[in-house]
Amino acid sequence: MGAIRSLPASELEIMLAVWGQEGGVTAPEVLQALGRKLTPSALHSYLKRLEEKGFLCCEKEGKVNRYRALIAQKDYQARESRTILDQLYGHSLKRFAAALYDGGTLRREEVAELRDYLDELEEKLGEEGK
Amino acid sequence: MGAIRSLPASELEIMLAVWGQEGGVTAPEVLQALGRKLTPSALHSYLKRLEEKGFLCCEKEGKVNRYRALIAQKDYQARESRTILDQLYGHSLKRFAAALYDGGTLRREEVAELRDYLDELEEKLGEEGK
DNA sequence: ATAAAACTTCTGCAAATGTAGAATATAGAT
DNA sequence: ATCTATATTCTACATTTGCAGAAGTTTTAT
Repeated sequence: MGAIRSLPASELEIMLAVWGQEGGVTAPEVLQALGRKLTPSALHSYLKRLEEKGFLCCEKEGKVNRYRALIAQKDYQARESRTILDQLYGHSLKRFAAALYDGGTLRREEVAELRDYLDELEEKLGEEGK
Repeated sequence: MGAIRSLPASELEIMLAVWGQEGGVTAPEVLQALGRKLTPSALHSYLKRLEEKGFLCCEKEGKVNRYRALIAQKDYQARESRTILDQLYGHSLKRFAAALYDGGTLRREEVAELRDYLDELEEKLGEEGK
């Protein structure tokens, strides 16, 4: 299977709406979940393209189509995060955090939260040894 | 001034080459810095578009054009990072790190490096009081 | 002065992205 | 059965992105 493609903003928006719902969604539901205006036909173009790209599958459920994610949000995120880190930050997570901090939008709780997480992580990585 | 736009991959590549060099660059230098093939004319299209978008300015220096960044790498990164975090990770830096870890590409040194940085940061944030 | 090389500009084009209109199908109400 | 509301499909189009050919300019070497 081909690698996971990077999605343009609009298509990602759609995927987030799909991921947000367990068990697949119908087009109207996506429209609902989306914060913005979009004609039903425009939405269908997106859904169709996402199918072509292997992100969704669609099956008729009586009258309506139900769309399901074929690529897990986690998998997409993991790949996307790594790409960004490599491209923009020379593979350094630290620089990513630093960029946020310099941007002035990093809040204290975020920092604390992340640090706790890293503590856990280091333990885990430690156990795996060498 | 308009907000900083998000650049497509190819244009970002060019900007990274420009940012990588102090004092501006010439087209041939960018070509050099780029790891891949690109005809000079294709490169010029990118440079032109980046000018239109307000990322670069160009001034004739004798025979050649010298391009300079108008938007600092830091500013671009800060904005881009925040956008990604907000869109994909519900504003949580921790989730970003977790996605990387789950993706299996997070190395131990990266974790350690980041943790040291956060320690510093917490001190700083602490001093600011309240 | 002239030819070769390097650089720039202009033009053009295919693919991808973002979106809508009109036509069609289907379900539910009367 | 018929109308109406809703969902779907088809087609179409403007804009953006990614790229290159050809033509013009300037520089440099001869």
